[in-house]
Amino acid sequence: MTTDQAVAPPSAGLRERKKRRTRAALVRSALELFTRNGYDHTTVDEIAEAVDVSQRTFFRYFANKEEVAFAAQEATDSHFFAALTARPAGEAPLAALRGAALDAWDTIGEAVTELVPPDLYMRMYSVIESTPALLAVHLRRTAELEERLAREIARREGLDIETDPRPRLVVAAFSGVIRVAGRLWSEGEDTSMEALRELTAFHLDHVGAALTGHWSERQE
Amino acid sequence: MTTDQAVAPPSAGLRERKKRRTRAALVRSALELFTRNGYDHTTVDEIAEAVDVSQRTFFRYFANKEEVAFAAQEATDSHFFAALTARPAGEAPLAALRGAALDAWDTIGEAVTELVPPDLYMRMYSVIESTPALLAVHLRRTAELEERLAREIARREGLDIETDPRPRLVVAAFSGVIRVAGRLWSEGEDTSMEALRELTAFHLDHVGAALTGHWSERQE
DNA sequence: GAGGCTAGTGTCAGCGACTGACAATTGACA
DNA sequence: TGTCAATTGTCAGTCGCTGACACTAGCCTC
Repeated sequence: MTTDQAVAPPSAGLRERKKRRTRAALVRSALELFTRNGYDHTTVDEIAEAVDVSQRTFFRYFANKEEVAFAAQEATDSHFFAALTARPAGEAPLAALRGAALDAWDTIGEAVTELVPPDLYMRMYSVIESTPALLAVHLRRTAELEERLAREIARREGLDIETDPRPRLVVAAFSGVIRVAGRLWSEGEDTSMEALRELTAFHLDHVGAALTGHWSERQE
Repeated sequence: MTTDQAVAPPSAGLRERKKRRTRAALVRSALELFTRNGYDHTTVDEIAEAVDVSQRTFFRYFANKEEVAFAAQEATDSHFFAALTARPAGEAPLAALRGAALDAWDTIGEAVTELVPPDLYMRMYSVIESTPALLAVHLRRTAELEERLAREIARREGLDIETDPRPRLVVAAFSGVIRVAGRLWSEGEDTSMEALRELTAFHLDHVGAALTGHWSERQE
């Protein structure tokens, strides 16, 4: 088994299909157990047993227990990145990021559904935010995505990311905002996709103002 | 043993002093081993043995292996937070954060030295940034600090953090910038405190411009 | 300053995440 | 059909971490 968790070429050999099925089954069982019993109270043995493979096989598909928890996020991350590369070249950096985020929310459902039911994805998001070990990994993964985004922004603007700090700066500010929105969403009542989309748009529209000057009565 | 890792009341009983010495010795030995051999290649047994206590005792001082790695950061974090609360009330949010960051760099040396030699602190920072498991925890800790900062900003401005997103927004953008600066520093040649201070100031002065409009020749 | 109290430590047993090694199975392909 | 290589299971072992229990050593009282 190599690094072939990418999209599925229609069918390929029996071996390939079997591997994909096993992997998908592991992801689904894992997320179900995580959301039902909690991440910490789920052992790798349980996950493996639910799919009827050995623990050793589990670790041949996933480097560690955390990795299976992020299998679905992985899909949406690359979805968002792709949305950015698809934005018109003329757009300003922050506008492009904003556009990509909103585009992504519109089409993310399909991208996820192939792997797990959407509601499972949603519930898993809450588990991640409320499990310290997973939250930590989530933040690291986000940082890695940010790096890719910054490089893409630099490319769009024809800048050298090693010498010009601005690409990383916008991305850092941008995703700080995204995180705030995501957190409010996962803590709030309305856990629908639409709610998340709206929260994101709303907060992005207020960064500029929030960064300058005083807030009390006067300015802004 | 309770939660008494705070500052040292001059001497207290023998018991107290002994505990503090053990704790400090564990931190120092741990950081030395981490920076010399790497975090992953250092076992808790080795750390405990270096201080001549049992592994079980190590885990009575630190909840886990990660915690000892962040003992020094803990000191600087609260140092920075204190610097923020000391800023004049009239200052605008971003200005106060900027001021606190620069104030903190000026006096952070002393705060750290009591625990470990400064160069060990510096080298440990690099280890954290380059060790995935530690980087993840670092980011989570940072997120927690951000939450405290946001609450303090809200307090200064007399806002309700539950309903007004702006405190979290500035802090998110602000610390995104800090992180970019910190990373460039830990990757760069000049690993001095001054270099970090300068990088921080420089980047903070450029967020505003970076967030608005296009960058190429034209505007800005 | 002897004796009791209790905080702090060591030892031991055990769980769960993870890994290397090796043998058994099973697609793939000539 | 037989060979080759990819997948998998089994086993043994390391490391992080925890509960239980016994022991030691400061501390405090009489």
